[in-house]
Amino acid sequence: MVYRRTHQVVKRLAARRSAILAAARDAAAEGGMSAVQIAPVAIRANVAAGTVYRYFPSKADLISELIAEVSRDELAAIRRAADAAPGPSSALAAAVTTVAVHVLSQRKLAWGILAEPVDVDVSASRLASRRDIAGEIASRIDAAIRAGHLPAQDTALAASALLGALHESLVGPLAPDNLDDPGKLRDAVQTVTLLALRAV
Amino acid sequence: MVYRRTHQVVKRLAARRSAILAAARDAAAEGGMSAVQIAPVAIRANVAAGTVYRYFPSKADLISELIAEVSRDELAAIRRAADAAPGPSSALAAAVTTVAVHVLSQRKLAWGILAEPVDVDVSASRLASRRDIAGEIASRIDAAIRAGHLPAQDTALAASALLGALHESLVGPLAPDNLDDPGKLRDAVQTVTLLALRAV
DNA sequence: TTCAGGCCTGAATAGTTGTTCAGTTCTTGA
DNA sequence: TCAAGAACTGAACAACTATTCAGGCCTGAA
Repeated sequence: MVYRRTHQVVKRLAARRSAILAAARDAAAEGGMSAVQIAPVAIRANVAAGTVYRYFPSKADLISELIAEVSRDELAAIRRAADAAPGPSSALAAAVTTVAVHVLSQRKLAWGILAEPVDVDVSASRLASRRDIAGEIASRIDAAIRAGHLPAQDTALAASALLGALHESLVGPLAPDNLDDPGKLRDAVQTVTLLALRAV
Repeated sequence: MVYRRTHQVVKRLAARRSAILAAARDAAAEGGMSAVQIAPVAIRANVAAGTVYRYFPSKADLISELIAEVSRDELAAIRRAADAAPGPSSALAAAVTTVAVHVLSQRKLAWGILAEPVDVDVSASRLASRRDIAGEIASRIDAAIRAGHLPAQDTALAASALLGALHESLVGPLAPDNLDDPGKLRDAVQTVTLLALRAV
């Protein structure tokens, strides 16, 4: 045995893997999912196209991991915001606001993660992403119900409806296009949040 | 001039065009948008692949027209239901219920029309479809507001949020999968309709 | 019946990208 | 410094389908 993975190499490999994922994320944030193609991503990450396949078995795996990563970040942000709120109702409000602000601040990425057509099958990871985030919202709704602040209802259905409303109105094709103005943006977030909370 | 389109020929051409569109619609209803491929659609319509191009300049045009057609039907159904209602509030409720029932009864088609990834660009016709239907809902919301049954609000935003909620919760990837049972289906429609109406 | 001209056919073409792999470069331990 | 083996390269490959078009078929007017 004349070659062994030394600590330094392990670190370099991990760094390269992260670089590829980051390149994919940048590409998605810039040009949507359609911009996440192996060759351009490889260039962004300073590797050859073939190298991508030493880290991800296929493009579907790369994108799936991208979706999972973004989803994890999102979930963590939601939890952080909700946990910092003083009670169940404001926790739900904070969670909803967080989602709204996040999707608005990275509209192309959000659209890519959520719904943009991709030429490979990533439905499983999209499903997982939605399930995680909807689950978190559902449990916040549930907490508010238990605290007597909301009427009893089908929390799972309510959570997915709520997310659908946020996504469609903020990053869907009908979303107002003047949301670059911070004032309008704040208004939109507030309006949609209120709408969502009234629904439950 | 020894050849002129006779009435009979014009009718045959129109029938063939309809047959191709119908074949595309059937394919979409059965296997989603991914099943709408030129060769299979041509077979369904009993024509050769090349013939499709005598009626539609490209696959994008075919699918765009399919979306427009389904959208027209949907819009007509919504108007019919809403106009038959006794007042603005129940008209809005009828409109929302109609959307819910329709998307549930043709889930694959609805998903295809609304959001399923397609390999050609159909964003323009999807946008138009959404704009039409959201516009109709928005005007119904507006009528209810003018009648004093709802608080003043951004009706366009509310309408798109409302449709997003319906779509995501009923045909989105998180939609309950046991909606084949008519009882459950009725429950889901009612729950989501209520949720939507509370939001506005 | 004839034939000019549009209509239809379907095999061949073409463009797009994900994926592979033989050859090259780099890393490790002796 | 060297051999062994891993990692990397990037051009070639492969697969999938939309699209084309040369040739055959059908329709309509004379």
